[in-house]
Amino acid sequence: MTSYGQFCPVAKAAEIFAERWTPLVLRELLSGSHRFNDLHRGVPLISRSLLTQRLRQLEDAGIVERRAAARAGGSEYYLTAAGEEFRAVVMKLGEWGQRWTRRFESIDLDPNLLLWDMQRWLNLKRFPPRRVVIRFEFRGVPRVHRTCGRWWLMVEPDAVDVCIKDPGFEVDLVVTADLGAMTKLWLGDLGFRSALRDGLIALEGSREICEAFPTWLALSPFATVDRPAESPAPHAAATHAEPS
Amino acid sequence: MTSYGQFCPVAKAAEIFAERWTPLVLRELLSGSHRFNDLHRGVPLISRSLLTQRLRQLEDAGIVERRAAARAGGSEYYLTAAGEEFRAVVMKLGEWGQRWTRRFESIDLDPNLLLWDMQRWLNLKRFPPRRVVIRFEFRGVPRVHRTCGRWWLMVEPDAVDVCIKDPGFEVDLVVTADLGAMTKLWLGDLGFRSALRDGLIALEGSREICEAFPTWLALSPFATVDRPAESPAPHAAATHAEPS
DNA sequence: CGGTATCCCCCGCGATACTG
DNA sequence: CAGTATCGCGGGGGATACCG
Repeated sequence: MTSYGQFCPVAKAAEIFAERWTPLVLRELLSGSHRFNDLHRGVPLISRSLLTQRLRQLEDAGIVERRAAARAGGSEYYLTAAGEEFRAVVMKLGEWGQRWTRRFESIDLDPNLLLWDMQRWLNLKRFPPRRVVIRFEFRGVPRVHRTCGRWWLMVEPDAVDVCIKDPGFEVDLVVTADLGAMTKLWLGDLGFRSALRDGLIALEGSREICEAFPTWLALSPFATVDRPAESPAPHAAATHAEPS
Repeated sequence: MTSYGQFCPVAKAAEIFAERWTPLVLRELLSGSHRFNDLHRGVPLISRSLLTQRLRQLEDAGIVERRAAARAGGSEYYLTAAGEEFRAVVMKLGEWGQRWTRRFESIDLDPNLLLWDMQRWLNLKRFPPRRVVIRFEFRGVPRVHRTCGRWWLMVEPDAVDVCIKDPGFEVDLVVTADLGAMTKLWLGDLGFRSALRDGLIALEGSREICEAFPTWLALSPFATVDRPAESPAPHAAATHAEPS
């Protein structure tokens, strides 16, 4: 948070934005989380005290407004107009990341995070008007996250939740998948059909539910970002494309 | 540079971009600096060893390419295609900064940086085809930068330089200005005419040169960014606007 | 649940000196 | 000029315990 000693608008903005964890906290706020614990679920590796500190800094900078919670205890955190305008920066940063980073190293795979993201963007309107429970069984989960291997997504008309313990309700659908493949799917790097065909993802449930599932799932906001143009595949490809 | 442990493209990009000093180093590279010392002039408060380290990190991340310098010793640093695409991020960040930060605190005023920026964006085509020397005398310079109070801008058809010592040539124009006002002018927060009118900036030279000077000077790339709409002045203004 | 407070360690970074 | 190497410190941040 110390100054860069420059009047340049890039420098002044970077003093706020380019602090460790801050872009992720902003991403969470921009995605619609307002409660401390929800923010923390989206950025689980930040320590709670540091999250507090970052929220205070953002408040001091006029990015975040802290309000007493309407219901229950604690506070709620809202972006100000200035904070909301970081959306363009976060989006551009994410677009860059989608185009130029390798995102499927084992160290970055996190089933909790994936499900937390998924539940945020579900097409709730397409669900039947009753409780739907989906169990996920992931293969290829990094050790740190391998608590039990099963996760539940509970979708009710007015509430969604991710559980790491069996909520006890009847399961409508079991999704068995390689975590890397599921993450690629989410990020638009793998198609649903080819994942099913190659056995990377398998669905187990009524035909109706299995067919509906792909329509329930929205993909990451960055799934549709163009990938960089291939470095022109030298000779073979060009030749191959030529009429013979 | 440690991982955030998230597959999210925002997180992966932030691991690279949201490191201390990195946005400023990228800004310099994007502005067309390639030599180590030029980069350092644009980010003078970073230590040379840390600048080296950041450039290495950017190289490892595939953002920067290091080449043996064509002339003279040392290396030159060029952005790769991936690096060039950070332009959109840096621009959005700067636009945010232009709209929402206070940039004229004394701690941020820096005459060297201001002149370094100015020389970078001069309208060289509008200069007469000979050497032109401009002397700047700034008032209100923070202590740390108050080396002598005078700076020279030397413009030759094929070379521009900023000096802190008298280069010895005849001076064509003397610009006397309050440093804060000059910075505001550069950032589009103050008009040339009103600055002259109010005595914040004074020109001393031939009539021809004085009239040409404003056309030589380009402004910051962010000077034309819209300022945020005023928070609607509550009651008085509304009432005032009503037909009576 | 929604944080605070405290301790303490590590390493990011500045300072300085050195090199080709 | 364009860096590299080394040292030492300060504080950023993790771990843990505590509170309303």
